[in-house]
Amino acid sequence: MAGRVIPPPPEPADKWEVQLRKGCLELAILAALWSERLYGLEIMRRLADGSGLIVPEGTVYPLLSRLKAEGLLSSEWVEADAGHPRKYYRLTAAGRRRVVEMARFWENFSASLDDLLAPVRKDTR
Amino acid sequence: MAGRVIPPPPEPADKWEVQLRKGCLELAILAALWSERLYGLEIMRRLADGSGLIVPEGTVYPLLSRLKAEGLLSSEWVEADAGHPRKYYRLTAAGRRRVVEMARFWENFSASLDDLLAPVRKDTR
DNA sequence: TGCCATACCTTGCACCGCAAGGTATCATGC
DNA sequence: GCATGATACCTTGCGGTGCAAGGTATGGCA
Repeated sequence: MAGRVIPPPPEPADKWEVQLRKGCLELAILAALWSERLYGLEIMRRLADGSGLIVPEGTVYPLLSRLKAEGLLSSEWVEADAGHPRKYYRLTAAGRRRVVEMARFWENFSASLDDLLAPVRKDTR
Repeated sequence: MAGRVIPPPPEPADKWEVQLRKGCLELAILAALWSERLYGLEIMRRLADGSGLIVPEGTVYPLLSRLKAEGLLSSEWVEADAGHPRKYYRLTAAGRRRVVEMARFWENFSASLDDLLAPVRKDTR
């Protein structure tokens, strides 16, 4: 087919949602790894099923690499019974510390924004 | 002076905070304008005093321009009793609609992240 | 006349999400 | 065998954005 599907007109309305996720994704992924090791696609499924956070591969893999390079994650290849081998990621000690730190920051931050939104909520109910 | 102050080594640890604010800033500013018109520096003070959101000028002014260009804000110059005239911003009808929309999205999003963080919170208490 | 405070704006860099496109491995059907 | 599809990981390039730094204009004050 020659004509492309027309890259859906980048509605400026939903761009802010993309921005909102920046930074949060890092937290989300680290949090998902809190209690067990997971591999790439598994993380994506976790976030999608558990929290409705749809994160494409092109986002997850570079992010995982970066987090590993920063020493927050370690990885190990594991042969699967069938199919492609999987690269499992787990939190390092520094990673665990960071999650706790970020969780605290998130708590403050989201509380602040909630305060700012209080008047809006009040008027729209 | 010749030697610059050494641009403080961009600690990778606090970069994520910068990222987290992306998108949220737009929401924060629109929310601050929910009940009254404000001018640039006033908005910054609001966010800083009310929510600890330190937002530099280089961020606020371009953002305000963008929001105006998108039709979410309108502006008017007002002579001050003293000093430089002020440019007051107020929400347009589209802006009000957008805030409500964003507030709803924010509520879902932050709830999802809170869920993800539940195990972390449980272990660190 | 300088100087500071208030107020607004612009430039340039660095960062990051993500669509698109790519590679490797195995199972299955013909 | 050989194509096909599923699973899994990775890379490139573009566009959007925060923000440090630097700049302009106005009025008060010593």
